Amino acid sequence: MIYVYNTLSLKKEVFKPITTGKINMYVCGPTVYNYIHIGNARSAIAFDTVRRYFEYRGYEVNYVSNFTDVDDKIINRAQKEGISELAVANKYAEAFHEDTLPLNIKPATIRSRATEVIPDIIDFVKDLIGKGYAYESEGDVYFRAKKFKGYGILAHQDLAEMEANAAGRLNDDETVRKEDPVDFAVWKNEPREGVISWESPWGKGRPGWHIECSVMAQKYLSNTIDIHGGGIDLAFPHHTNEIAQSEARTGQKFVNYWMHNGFVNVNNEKMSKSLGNFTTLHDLLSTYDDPMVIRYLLSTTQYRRPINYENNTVEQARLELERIRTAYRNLLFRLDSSELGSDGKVEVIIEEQTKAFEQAMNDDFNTPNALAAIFELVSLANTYTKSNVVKRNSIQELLETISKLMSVFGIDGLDSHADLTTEQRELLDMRVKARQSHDFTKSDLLRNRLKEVGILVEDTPQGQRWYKA
RNA sequence: GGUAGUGUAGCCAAGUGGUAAGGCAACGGUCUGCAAAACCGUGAUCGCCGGUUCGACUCCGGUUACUACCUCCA
Repeated sequence: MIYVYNTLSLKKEVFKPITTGKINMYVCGPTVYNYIHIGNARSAIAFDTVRRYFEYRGYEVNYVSNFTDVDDKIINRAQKEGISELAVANKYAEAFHEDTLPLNIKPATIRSRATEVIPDIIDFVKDLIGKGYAYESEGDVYFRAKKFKGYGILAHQDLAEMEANAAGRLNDDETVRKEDPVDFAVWKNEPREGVISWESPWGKGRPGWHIECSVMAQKYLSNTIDIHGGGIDLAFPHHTNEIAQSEARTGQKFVNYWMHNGFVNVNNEKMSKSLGNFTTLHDLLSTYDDPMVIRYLLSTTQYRRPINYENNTVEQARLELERIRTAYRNLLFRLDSSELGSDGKVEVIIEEQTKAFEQAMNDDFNTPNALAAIFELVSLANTYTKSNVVKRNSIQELLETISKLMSVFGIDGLDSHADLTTEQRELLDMRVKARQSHDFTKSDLLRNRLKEVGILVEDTPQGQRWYKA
């Protein structure tokens, strides 16, 4: 049984999909007006891991996500740079793919852009108006928040409290067009020339921020979906408004399980684009050549808890991941010197730890605990590879298990072996010969030389072991 | 002010009503021609106070610190 923490109930609940064996999940994607930062990456990685674990457990996952490619920030950026909104969106949508690819984040089953579903959005808004949940006002269309029973329950906010709290801030020009300050825009009037807009029954305009997700979830998944994910800051107002719109339109429950990931903090303060204290994934990847380390780092904390990001956190993660990689590499090396057959005891521990891994993941995707199970296998691997006699099947099963479990975290490429150049190959051969004739001076020189060409060698009872630096 | 959450060894991070997983770093040792890798060993009484209990870090009350949300934000 898999337990999922539901923001709606603030509890871990037994996960039951609507359709046996299938999962429909929707995860909010980025607004493509800039490179994504580590916080955005965390969200993408967290839900990719959720997806991968479901798939590991045999579920078929339908993963839908969006790019918000039309909104104020994009329009501002486009105007500032003197290019079209589309050009801005294209640039950063492409960057998103480029940056997330090395992190081994699986592409969404469907990734749609807001601008691709404009007709659906217009239909949706028309419906809301037809049902009395929305009204037109000077070209804008607003949702009557108070008409929707239970508005705000996801954020556990009392509507009256919210109104009181927000009173001092609600003096923007939108407010005058609203029947009630708590109403939110589902369609925005756009009178300006040269700014992206679409014809609609309410004149030229563009979608409100929240509407695209409601539309896509319904269009590409169904009226009721299993899981909806995003950063915790989206619980209000974004997801709150999605619930209101979607349920107002369909009369059905929108989402069974609301999952929200915690933030990445910098010096214990939220990393955000508006605070300017962010590190973009783009920069991080270009200064740090090992994307799997980033992925690892973001797996060391349970997804709902905050992660504090500092300079040395990446380095520490690198060292930790290195332990797993080394064990994997050393297992591979022992394959050649292994005997046929199985050890028996090794298999027992593998089974135990696989179970421990699954138990941890079943518990609301407790990746730190799952990782602990992997480290138990690493310890096993390290002690086992020290044995004089090792069995081939056991080594192989260790390799397969570690690899399989790590890939739930999206961490592949544990084996840094790769093709050698002729020079590297020759140097390695020469060193083997030097050692055979006990010419340690020469062998040490060759070891240094190899290091210079990117190959690290180690000597073991089974001979010379090497790997790429 | 309201809401949600967090405070566990130098660092990261789990966990449970019965005397604290795992990892990194550090130190000592083993192995090694040297090295590397690995292995073995060494560390915390769980923000603070009080209560419940045979017993709490784990439950309850209070307190304090930090963070986030309360209509830009993953």
